[in-house]
Amino acid sequence: MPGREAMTADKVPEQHSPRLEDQLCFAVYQAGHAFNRVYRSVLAELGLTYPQYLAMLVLWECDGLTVKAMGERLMLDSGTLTPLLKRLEAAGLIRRERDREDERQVRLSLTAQGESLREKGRCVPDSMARALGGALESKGRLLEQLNALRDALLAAAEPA
Amino acid sequence: MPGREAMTADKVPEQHSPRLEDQLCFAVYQAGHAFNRVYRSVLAELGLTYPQYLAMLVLWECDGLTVKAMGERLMLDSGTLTPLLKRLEAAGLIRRERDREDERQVRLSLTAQGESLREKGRCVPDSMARALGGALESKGRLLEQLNALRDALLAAAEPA
DNA sequence: ACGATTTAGATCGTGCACAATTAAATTGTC
DNA sequence: GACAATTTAATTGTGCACGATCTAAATCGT
Repeated sequence: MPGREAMTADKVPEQHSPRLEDQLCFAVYQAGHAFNRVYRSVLAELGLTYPQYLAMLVLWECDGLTVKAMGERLMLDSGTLTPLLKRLEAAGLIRRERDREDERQVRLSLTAQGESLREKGRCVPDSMARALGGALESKGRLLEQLNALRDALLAAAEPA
Repeated sequence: MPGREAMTADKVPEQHSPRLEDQLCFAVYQAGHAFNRVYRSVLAELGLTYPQYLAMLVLWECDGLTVKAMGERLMLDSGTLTPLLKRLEAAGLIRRERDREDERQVRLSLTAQGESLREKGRCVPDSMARALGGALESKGRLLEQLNALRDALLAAAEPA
């Protein structure tokens, strides 16, 4: 903890820019990176990245949905999802096929391999819980606050 | 809110994969995206991205530091910082020069333009606070929890 | 029926994040 | 003083995120 104590008067703090440590955005940013780092090693065994894992979670939860539906669930657009889904397809985990009813949409479905990966994926939450250990006092409350934060930001972001 | 009520017995939930909404990682992930979105519009006026803004914050706080020092402050490696810093240099905001004492290091310093951007940047925290509105009950507590979360994850991540 | 609008995805360009590798300078040790 | 080990950045390659633009299909209005 460098330079925290003894705010002597020689360094006048009036003109200071906001300190990194005091900012929520930075805390969220770093927590996100930290999660990513842990997930990287946990998911390496499954051959997935974290966003790919999220996509598989959605698909395990609801097979046969469209790209748009997945995009809404994950709040990602087609510019992000299309290449990600192509990689999952190339890995043999999912199929992407145009809906015959409405050819605008692309339906996503699990292959047998994608199904079976689900079993291997079951231990992931346990691994993460173990990584977190007892560091969290109240996960539920933290979750609520983060979601409130997200909603407030999104509301401010799109005045459209 | 699709399919939340009436968990009837026909769909046995025993085999469910973890729900997205219940996961801390997802909440952090989405809050991060939301922050980014708001910052994008707030920072557009300064011509900065959020990570670039962070780098400028660090530099405003401590001019003349090395790439390594900034990397430690932001927890980013040179693979991320080098191109980012080159963009800031190309924008005329900073200088990157090898330390004459130790030619391995690159010292970062503000140009006059980078200094003056500081003034324009002062309103950024206000804009963000306005975007957040009163959505937050206790910022301090949330900050603590996020930092605890980060530290626990990092501790688990690098057993090295 | 048919032109205008809307919708779903794909594509392209920019920028961040990180692992792995490389190169150069410095330090420690003999 | 020579040389191995370490330190510091840069480079390369892969993948995510998103704005902007494009194409094709479906839908709407008259």
